Amino acid sequence: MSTPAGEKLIAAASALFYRHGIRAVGVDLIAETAGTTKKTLYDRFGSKDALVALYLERRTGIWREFLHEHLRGRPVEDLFDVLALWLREQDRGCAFVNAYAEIGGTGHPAEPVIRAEKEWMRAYLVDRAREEGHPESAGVALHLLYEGATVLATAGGDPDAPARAKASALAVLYPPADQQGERGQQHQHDHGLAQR
Amino acid sequence: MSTPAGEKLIAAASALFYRHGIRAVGVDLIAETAGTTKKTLYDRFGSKDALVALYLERRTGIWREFLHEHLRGRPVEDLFDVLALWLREQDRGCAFVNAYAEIGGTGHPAEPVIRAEKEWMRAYLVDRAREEGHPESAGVALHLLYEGATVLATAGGDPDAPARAKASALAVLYPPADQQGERGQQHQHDHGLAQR
DNA sequence: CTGCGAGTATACCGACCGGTGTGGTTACTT
DNA sequence: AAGTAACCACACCGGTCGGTATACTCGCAG
Repeated sequence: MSTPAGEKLIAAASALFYRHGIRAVGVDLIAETAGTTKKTLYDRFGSKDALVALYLERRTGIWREFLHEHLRGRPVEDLFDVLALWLREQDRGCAFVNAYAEIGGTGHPAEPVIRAEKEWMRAYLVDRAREEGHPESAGVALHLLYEGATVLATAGGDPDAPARAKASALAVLYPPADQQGERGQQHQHDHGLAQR
Repeated sequence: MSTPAGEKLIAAASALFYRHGIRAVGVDLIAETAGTTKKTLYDRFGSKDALVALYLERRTGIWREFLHEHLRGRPVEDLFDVLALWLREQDRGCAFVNAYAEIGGTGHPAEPVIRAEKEWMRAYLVDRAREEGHPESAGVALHLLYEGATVLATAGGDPDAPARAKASALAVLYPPADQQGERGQQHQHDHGLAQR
């Protein structure tokens, strides 16, 4: 937690950065939106770049909390239902992908935050998948489908992308054992065919 | 084709937009890099926004040509090898995703170009998959994995993402009947086996 | 010969960029 | 009583933003 004015600045900056992009939002606008002054912004954070890094750090926390809360007690493939729910409000897609589009390869202090978020998500999905008896490759596939669904739902303009991704995920997690659609359905952790 | 000076401007703008982003590149820099003047830029294109749209339109053509050339006569799952090859030079990822991050939701003239590219790719993969005996759902899965691999290879910093995506794609396209060796298994796709 | 399209060079515009400096007002410690 | 952290109001800085204006040269087609 920061000071009250600091928190207002982070909140304003987060909303503006996410909606309009980083370079499109000036520090004057951030300060004005937050109801404070540019001076306070620089006293608290030192630079716009530092504020950008903080914006992304805060956002990882919010997403992880959302994910944990909504995926608790549900099979890992429901990730895509959670994603659809998230994207209903977060209609500008992945803040990290968007930020990388603007600052990638520049040595910006927020770059490691972006990379860490992707790595965390990969590890999380691999773990979750393994807990439910799926091989590591399944977790990796989930991660790829998750990123793909996010991109196609936003830049691609396809709101059904998460649903399509879930269908693909089910095909990977529960391979259709030749005929008998009976086998490939959801829930049930204990899948005998999960080896290694 | 445009006039000579116009082409030089498009070339300069394309390189700069892709590497540094759209908002990060000013028209002065574009004109200077192209060895022409700002006046010529506005005489030819009318606005920076129009130049941005043209940049993306040109890029769709270059990618499709690259894709057709390298995927000709190969199974559709080799898409990911082509992607890996493409990303070796295009290390800033998908220009359309990056552009959408900056201009998405603003009514920018380049927005339909972005959406069209994603739609074209989806249709292309569904068609290619179908030609090789795979269901439509397989083409959709390929599209999702393709986008996911691009994101994870760039923002995620994982250069092996396309290879991982190919492994996932193989699991979708050729459901493991006996399932074995999940790690370093490739090649041998003598896919004479066409299933519904 | 003339008109015109394409191009160059340069100056200019108001607005905004990230960032700093000065000065003053609260409110809580020590 | 003095210090200090937090904050506001406002002015200022050099530089860049997208875009425009003026004036000129060149090659070519009528």
